[in-house]
Amino acid sequence: MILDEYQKKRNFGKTPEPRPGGGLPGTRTGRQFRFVIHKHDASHIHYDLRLEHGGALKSWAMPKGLPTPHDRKKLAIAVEDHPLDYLSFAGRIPEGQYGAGRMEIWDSGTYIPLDEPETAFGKGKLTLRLEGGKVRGEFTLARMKGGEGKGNEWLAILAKPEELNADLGAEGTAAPMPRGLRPMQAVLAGRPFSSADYLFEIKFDGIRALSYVNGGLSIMSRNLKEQAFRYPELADLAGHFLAGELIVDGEIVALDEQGVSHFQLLQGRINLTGKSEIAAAARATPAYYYVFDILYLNGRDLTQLPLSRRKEILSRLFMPHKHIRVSEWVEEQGEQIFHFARERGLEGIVGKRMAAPYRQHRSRDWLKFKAVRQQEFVIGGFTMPRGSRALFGALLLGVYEDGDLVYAGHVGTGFSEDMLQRLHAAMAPLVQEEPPFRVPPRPNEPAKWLRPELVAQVKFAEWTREGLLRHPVFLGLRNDMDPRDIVREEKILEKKEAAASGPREPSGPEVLPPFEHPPAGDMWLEVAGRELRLTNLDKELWPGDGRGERYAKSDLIDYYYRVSDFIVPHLAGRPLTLKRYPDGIGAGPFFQKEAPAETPAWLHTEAIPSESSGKRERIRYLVCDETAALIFIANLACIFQNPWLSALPDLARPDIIAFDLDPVDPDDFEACLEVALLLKDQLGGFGLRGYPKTSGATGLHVYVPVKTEYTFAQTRQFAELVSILCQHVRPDLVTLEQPVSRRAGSRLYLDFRQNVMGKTLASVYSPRAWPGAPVSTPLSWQEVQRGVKPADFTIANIPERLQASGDLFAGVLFDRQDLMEALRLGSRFLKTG
DNA sequence: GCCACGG
DNA sequence: CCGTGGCAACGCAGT
DNA sequence: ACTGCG
Repeated sequence: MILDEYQKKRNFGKTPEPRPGGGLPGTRTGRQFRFVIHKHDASHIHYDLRLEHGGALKSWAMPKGLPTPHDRKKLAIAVEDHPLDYLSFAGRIPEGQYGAGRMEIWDSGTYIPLDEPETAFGKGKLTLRLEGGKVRGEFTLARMKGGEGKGNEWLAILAKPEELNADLGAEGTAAPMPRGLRPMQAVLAGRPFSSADYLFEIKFDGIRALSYVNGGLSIMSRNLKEQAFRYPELADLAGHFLAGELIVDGEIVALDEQGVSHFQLLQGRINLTGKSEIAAAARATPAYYYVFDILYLNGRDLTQLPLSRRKEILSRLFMPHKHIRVSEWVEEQGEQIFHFARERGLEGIVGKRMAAPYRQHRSRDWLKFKAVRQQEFVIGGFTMPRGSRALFGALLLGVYEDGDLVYAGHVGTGFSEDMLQRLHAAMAPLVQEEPPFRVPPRPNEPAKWLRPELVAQVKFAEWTREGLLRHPVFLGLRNDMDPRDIVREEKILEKKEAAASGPREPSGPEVLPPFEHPPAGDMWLEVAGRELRLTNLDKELWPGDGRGERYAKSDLIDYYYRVSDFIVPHLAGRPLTLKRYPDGIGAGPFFQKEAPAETPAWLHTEAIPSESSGKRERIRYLVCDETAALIFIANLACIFQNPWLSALPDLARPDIIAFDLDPVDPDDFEACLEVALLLKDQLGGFGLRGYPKTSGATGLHVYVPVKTEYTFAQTRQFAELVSILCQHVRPDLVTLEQPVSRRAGSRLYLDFRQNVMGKTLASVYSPRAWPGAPVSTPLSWQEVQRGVKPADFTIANIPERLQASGDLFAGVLFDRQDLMEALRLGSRFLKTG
C-alpha cells in the first residue's frame, strides 16, 4: 500500500493527523485535481506542497517556499505520500512525534496537469497550473538527477512568472515604481477602543523600513538609508513574494527570549558597516522583518486602495518565513489586543482604519496606543550570569520609600553587549557586603549587593499587586539624577483609569499632524465643520535673530492645531482675556476682552457683568471650547491664551489655586526650581498635590486644582498662607513684596495675589512672546528636581513631547482637592510645627 | 488684526 | 484714498 | 485719593 510509509512514521494515538484510508475520494471534474500547501512550522519553517494523485497526496517539502519571480527555482524534497484527508488537516503535531510543530493550511484549491499525469509523476517531470485561493500560476516539478540517494530531490520551477497571479494585475493605478517613499506614521492616541472600522496590530519596537523588490532588493529606513546590506538574514525577502515587483512596508526587529521586540537589542547592529562584523552580529542578534503593508505591485500603485484590500493582496503574495514574517492583525477588538500587549510586555498596539489609503506622513488613520511605562530606578545589586550571558544576569532595582530603598524587581533584558560591559565596570567598585534594600530580595541566582549610587532608566508594562515590575526592560544608565530622589512615580493616570472604568471615553487626546497651508497669504480652513478664514499666514510673529528661531503666524496656528486636543480641555469654559501681537513680539501688543466684531456666531461667548467703576455693562468674553475656536483666536495673533482661574457655570468659585514664581533675576530659573520644591513640601503638609509648569517666560507656575466650592477670598487667603510658610522657611530666597523696589536681596517673588476673579495666567501649552517661542510646559516633579531650561520647550518640540509623554497637566483637570480637609490636616501640622 | 473715524 | 486710534481693568498695598 | 504692580 502506498501509504505504508506514512503510517509507519506516525503514532495515531498521539498525532492528530488523519489515519490513512478513512477519507472520501472526493469529487473531481475533468482534468482538475485538488492540492494543498501547508505551512509547516517544524524544526525549520517550510512549506509542503501536496498534489492529489492516484488516491493519495504526492507531497514535497519546500524549505524556502514556492518558487517566485525573484527565485524561479526552489528545492522541493519529495516525501512520503499523505492520505487525501490531509487536504483539510491543520493542527499541532505534538512534541516527539514525526513532524512535530504547527501545520497550517497556507493555500488550497485545484490544479490542472498540463501534461499526462499518469506518466509524469513516474518520469519525474510534471507541469501544472495551480488555482488556489492565493496562488494562481504555472509551475514545473522536475526530479534532479544527482548521485545515489538523491532521488527525492526535485526542483519546483515557476514556469511563467509574468502570469503569476495575473488576476491582481488591475489593482490600483498604473505607475512607474517609485523610490524614496516615506512610511505612513501613526498618531499617539490615548485610550484604546474597539471599532469595526479598525484593525489592530502589535506595535513593534525596531526600525521601520520599506522594502523595494525589483530584480534586486532594497530596504530603506525612514531617513532613506539603505539597510539591506546590514541584515543579510533578510536577503531572501524578495524570494518570499509571489510577485516580481513590489514595495512592502514593515519593521526590522530583534527579539528577546519571549519573542518581544526591543530596539535596544538592535542597537548594536544599526551602525555596522563591515561585512564580517555584520555577519557576526547577525549570528549573535538575528533580525526579523515583520511585513504589514503593500504599496506597489507589478507596475501598479496600490496606495490609494483601502487598507483592507492591501492586506488581502499582501496575504496572497507573501510566504512568511523564519526571518520574514507577517504582522498579525485583528479586526475591531482593540481593547482585547491592548490587554494582550500589556500582559506580554509589548510596546503597545496600532489601530489602523481599514478604509484608509496609505499616506506618506503621520495620519490619524493610524493610531498608536502605548502600553509601556518608564521611570528611573536605583540599582541595588545584580545577580550572577546564567547560560551564555557574561558578567551579570539581572539588575536588582529599588525605589526610595520613607528614606529606605525598597526592592522593585529585577531587569534582565535590554542590554547591548557594550552596555553589559559598561554596567559591569560601573558596578564593580560599588560592591558591598550589606544589601542596600530594606527587605533584601532573594533572587534565584546568587546576588552581589551594591552601594546604591547608579540610576537605571527602565520601561515596564505595569506594577504587579506586590509592587514589582512586570516586563521590565533596561533602557540606559542615567548620570544626571541623585539616587535619593528616586521614588515610585505614582501613576495618577491609573487612578483616573480606575475611576473611569465605567462608561468608556472614545479615546484620549492626540497630537494632530500639521495642516497643509499655503506658505503665504490667506486660506480657508475647515475644522470640525467650522469654516475659518486664516489671514496673513506669513506674518512674522517671532523674528529670526540670534536669540531664537523665526516663526510666522502660520507656525503659531499650526502649533495650536496640532496640540489642540491637549490644550482645549484646559481652556474650556474659561473666559479669556486676549493679548494680541498683530506685529509680532517686538511690537506693541494690546489687550482685548470684548469679543472682536469678526467673531463667528458659533464661537462660544459669555457676557459677564463688568465690575468696573459704576458702569453696569457686560463684556462678551470669548470662551474656547473647541479646536476651531482656538484656531480663530490664534489667527487674531493671540500668541498665548489667558484663561480665568474659574470656569463656567460658577465663575465666582475658582477650581485652581495658582502660585506664580517669578525670579527677581530673569536668568535665575534655579530659584524657581528650588522654591517649587519648597512649595511642594509645604503643600504636602496640607496633603495637597501641586502641578508645576514653566510659565514660558522666566518663571514657573504651580497649580493646585481644588473643588469648585470655595470663594476667591478663600483660595487667595490659602495661597497667601502657604506663601508665608514658604517665605518663613527660606527668607533668604523668597519675597512676598509686591513693589519691585522692595524685592532686592531676594531671589524670587512668590506671587499669590493672582487668585482673584477675572485675573489670568498664561495657560498651559501656550507659546509666549519671547524669542524662540517658548511654551508654558508642565513638568514632572522629577524634572523640577533634576532641573530643566524653560527655553528648551518651544512650539517646535512640544508636539513631540506631548506625543511621547501625554498631558502631564491632566491632573489639573480632574484631581480636584478638598481645601477644608487640607486645612484640617495642615492645622494639625501647624500646631506641632 | 481690523474696524471706525477723520482728513 | 490713507493714516491713526482703539482695542482691559482688579484689588491690594503703600503713600 | 492716587499710584505701582502683575
